[in-house]
Amino acid sequence: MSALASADHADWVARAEDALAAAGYRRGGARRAVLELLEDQSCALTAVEIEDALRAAKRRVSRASVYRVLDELERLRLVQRVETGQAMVRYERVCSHHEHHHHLVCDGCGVIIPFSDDALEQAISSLSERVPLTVSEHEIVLRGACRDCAA
Amino acid sequence: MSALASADHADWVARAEDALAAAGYRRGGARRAVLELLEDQSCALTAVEIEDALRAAKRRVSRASVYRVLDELERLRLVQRVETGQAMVRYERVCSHHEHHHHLVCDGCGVIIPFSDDALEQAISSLSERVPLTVSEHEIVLRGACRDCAA
DNA sequence: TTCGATGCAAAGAATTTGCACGCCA
DNA sequence: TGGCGTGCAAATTCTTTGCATCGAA
Repeated sequence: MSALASADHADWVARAEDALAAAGYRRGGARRAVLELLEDQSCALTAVEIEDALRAAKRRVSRASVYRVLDELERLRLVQRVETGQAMVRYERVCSHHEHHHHLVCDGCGVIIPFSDDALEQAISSLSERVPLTVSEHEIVLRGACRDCAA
Repeated sequence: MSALASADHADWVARAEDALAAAGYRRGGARRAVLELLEDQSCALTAVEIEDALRAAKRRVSRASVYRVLDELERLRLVQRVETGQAMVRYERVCSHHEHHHHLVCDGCGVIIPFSDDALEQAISSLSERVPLTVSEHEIVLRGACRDCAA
């Protein structure tokens, strides 16, 4: 939306393509399409949603390729899985620190809302030092009823 | 382990059977077996692990029944799903407040370690008030390398 | 005796894999 | 030109459902 955000997005795609190249991957239409789609998303999508969005944009990509691309991107830490407790796994690009966020999930309608909270991040960060695990990532999901569903 | 913990467990089974009765369920061998197994667990199990544990204890229960029972218990909020980002969903009994915990997941060997942290719970609780969702539950997963896998 | 509870087997749904062809480097 | 990337379809894996039977109240 803002110039900053756009720069971030461009950085992400550039970073992704660099990482892919460094890992020995060639370019391909399916991967490019998925990258460019994820670039613009503010929150996590399922594989099927990605396939549908690409089809709607006239860039048909087979579902198998969507899964393969997501798997590659996940290994390279360019994309992360989001477990919302719904049937399907969601994926979103890994963003710069100031965009780091977590998710609210409405049990009623299934809508996913991103949020971020510094106090929470600090608690996690301090906790991570005291735990018998070298923590590389964390995921937080709050579930409940969104305003529409609570009404 | 302690008398207190045992009392908690007994409370949980009693509460579960009461809730089941109140919801109009009859008793059945499969459900009883699953309840008694979950009672003793300190952390989350998958459906397959539950089936295997029961078979090992000479209380064979079909996997379909395991899933059905877990589904009933989840609806009654006696059991909760734990999304560890691994292939299968895990389930554990919902425990009294002072036993509330979250999970560490080792990306290397897949081991699940429970933990709890008051500062974290406070951050979550305060955050829950400021969010556009009536929060009913939350789930936190820290991923990384356990001591054995980091070594 | 009446229904819910359960096991078995088949169905479903999401994801992964095998293979042949087309395109990038 | 040699492989990697991709699509298609079959295969896997976890989970759910249909149906007949068993057992609790």
